[in-house]
Amino acid sequence: MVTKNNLFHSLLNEAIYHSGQVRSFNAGSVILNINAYIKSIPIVLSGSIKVIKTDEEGQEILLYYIKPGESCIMSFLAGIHNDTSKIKAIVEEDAAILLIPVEKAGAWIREFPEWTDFIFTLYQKRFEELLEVVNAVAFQKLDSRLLQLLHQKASLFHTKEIMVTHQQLADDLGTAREAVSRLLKQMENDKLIALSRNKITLL
Amino acid sequence: MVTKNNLFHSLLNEAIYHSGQVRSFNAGSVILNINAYIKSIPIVLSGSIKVIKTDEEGQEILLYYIKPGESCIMSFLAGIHNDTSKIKAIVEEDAAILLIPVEKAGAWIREFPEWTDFIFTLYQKRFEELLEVVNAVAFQKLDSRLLQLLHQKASLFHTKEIMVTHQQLADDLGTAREAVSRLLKQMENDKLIALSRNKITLL
DNA sequence: TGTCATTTGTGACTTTAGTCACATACAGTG
DNA sequence: CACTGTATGTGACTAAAGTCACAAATGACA
Repeated sequence: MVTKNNLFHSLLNEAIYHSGQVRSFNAGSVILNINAYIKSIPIVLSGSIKVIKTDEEGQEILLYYIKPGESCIMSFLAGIHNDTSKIKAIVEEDAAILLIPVEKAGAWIREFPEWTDFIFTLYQKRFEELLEVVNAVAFQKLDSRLLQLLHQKASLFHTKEIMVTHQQLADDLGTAREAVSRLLKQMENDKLIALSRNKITLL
Repeated sequence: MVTKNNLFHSLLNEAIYHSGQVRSFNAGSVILNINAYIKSIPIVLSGSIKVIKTDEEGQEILLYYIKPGESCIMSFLAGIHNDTSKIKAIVEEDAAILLIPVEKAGAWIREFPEWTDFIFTLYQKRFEELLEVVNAVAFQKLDSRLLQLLHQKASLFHTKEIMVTHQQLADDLGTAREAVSRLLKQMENDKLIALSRNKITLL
């Protein structure tokens, strides 16, 4: 497991030990909301966080997951520029999160190359994930997006039995529940999945 | 105008002066292609570059423009990680571009806080622009996306007379030319624009 | 001025997904 | 077991946009 003490090496870990604070959050907790000012950068130790973009009408779409050992890059960016968040972050699985004050996160850039590399690597990953979302929404049909989402959730939860409702899937995809239900039924007929209440099993 | 010598202050400018190289590119030149390895980071001095995402079937969609004084953050990220580009960058208006070797761009992070800030600020901007693209593609209808694109181009070129074909607009939006033509006709009827061959005028 | 490549206009049709309105099924609780 | 809230299934319809197949207009230039 990722802990506060084995994320990085020596001096940086020392710094984190002195400045960071670990907190627990239950599934469903909103870690970061649209337009919120950011005072600390979260690093996920266990559990997972989902990051979504919401529009004015409350429509939402899943952007990516933050997994153990990763941070929320949007917090970092907006944080060091004293700006507001453009996204919303919700705990998906109960999570332990290491909170680091923004000032420290900014200062460490100059002190610890390892920290800088951590930030940049994460940046690149998020950037590529966002590009994937653009690609999916712009060019892929709902059925393949849905199947991909199911595989993503299966991999995140390390199980083929995904506990989720059609409505939740529809929300993640930014579409209508009926469309999801119909496609799932189709996928069941095609022997790709098995359906039951609150649960979808990948075959 | 932005030049090689007034982008940053003192020492950093000195460094850029010694390491950077200015080159000219004509409109249409491909600066960066999908899967290309990256050896230098471009900073636009004049003109503009458009960054697009293309999928396997050659479908493409406009992500954002790089304007004078800005750089291509994807190059930077992929560059310092010795990775390949996931996007394509094409010169939109004839451009003068300052090329900086990747190693330098990486090293300066430790030497010049101003450089680091430049990179992070740019990152944040691109991230937010990408979020806007996701939002537009996921939730907005083609007519408003088209109108927004026209305004974006008008502002970029500093003119209300946009020299562009319907096909080019369709490509930027990742959609079909016929759809664009029909919507433009509608917008002309609504007195929002005036149409002529290769040219659209905002009213 | 006539020719020709390119651009634009348009009808007809299909596909995909969003909307509305219910019916039905399920699981947990009293 | 009956009740009840939630989840799922489904038909019918609408809307948006993609596709196909041409027609018409435009402007460059021979």
